[in-house]
Amino acid sequence: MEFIITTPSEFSFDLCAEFLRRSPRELLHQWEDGSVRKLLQLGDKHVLFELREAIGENFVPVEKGILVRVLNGTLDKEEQHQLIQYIRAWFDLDTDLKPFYSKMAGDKLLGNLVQKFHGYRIVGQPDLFESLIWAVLGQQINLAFAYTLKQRFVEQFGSHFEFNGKRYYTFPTPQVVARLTDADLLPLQFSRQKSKYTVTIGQAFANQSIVQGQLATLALADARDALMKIKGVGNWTANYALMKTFRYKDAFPAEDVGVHNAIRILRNAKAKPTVDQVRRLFRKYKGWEAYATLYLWKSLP
DNA sequence: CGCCAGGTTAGAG
DNA sequence: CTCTAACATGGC
Repeated sequence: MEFIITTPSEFSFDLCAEFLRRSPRELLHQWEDGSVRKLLQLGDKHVLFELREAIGENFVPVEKGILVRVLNGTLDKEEQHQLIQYIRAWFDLDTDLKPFYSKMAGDKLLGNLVQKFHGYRIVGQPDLFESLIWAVLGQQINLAFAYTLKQRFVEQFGSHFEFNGKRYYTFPTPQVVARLTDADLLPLQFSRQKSKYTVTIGQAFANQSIVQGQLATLALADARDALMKIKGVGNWTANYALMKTFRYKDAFPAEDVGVHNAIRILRNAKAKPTVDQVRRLFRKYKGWEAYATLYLWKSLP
């Protein structure tokens, strides 16, 4: 079965797809000649779907869209609705970027970037648990190595679904992760610190001291404080998750070395700004800190 | 080889 | 409250 999701004019499928392709070690979605594939679990059902840009004859009535194809069977009305909501959330399609773009027009740091990468959106992680674990894996190491760790983690402790001889993975569940030990994770080259944080987060979700649906109703500061009660979740990690999962537009990881380097390079400066300087600079992006962060990341080589 | 990497914590001062 | 060492190893 297939259908089309219409997209705002400030949306670039190519730029978002480029983000999804940035590591060959990613197992949670796959890129195949112009389309992205992903396995989603809707209740007990495995749904394998494929997205591509909707253009040409399959697509007359609207200007832009994403063509969605479900590869393994069909969905009922309710399931289709859930899949649409998932995709809209994944690509942040419900955010109106026009105010952001007019606010950034002429901005010293971001003015050029918002033109160059027009339509680029925060490709999210709708699952808070996955978002937090991924942030922990990325703490204080280079991104390439973080992807290596994630690949091993998902291969070992996630589940997979076979389709036409290929494996499609889902992220490990909190119940599984809560029971892991150093003996499971150190061989994957997790540091003791990452191992401990990972399991602690698994436990927080498994014992329901963190419930995504409850946090979703909170104001940014309250949600951040709740997340930071978990050992291993500092300000950077909490804000990263709030930005990628709940899409607070004013969340931003001020400690992020990528943001610091982007600012340094754009200013042609020798030294990176301090965290305080970044916070001060970001005052003028108030309300759009998450998107300012995204475009700064995008500016990095 | 040396420096840096999408940080966080515990402990010292 | 602020400052710092330790974490640990890949990537370049």
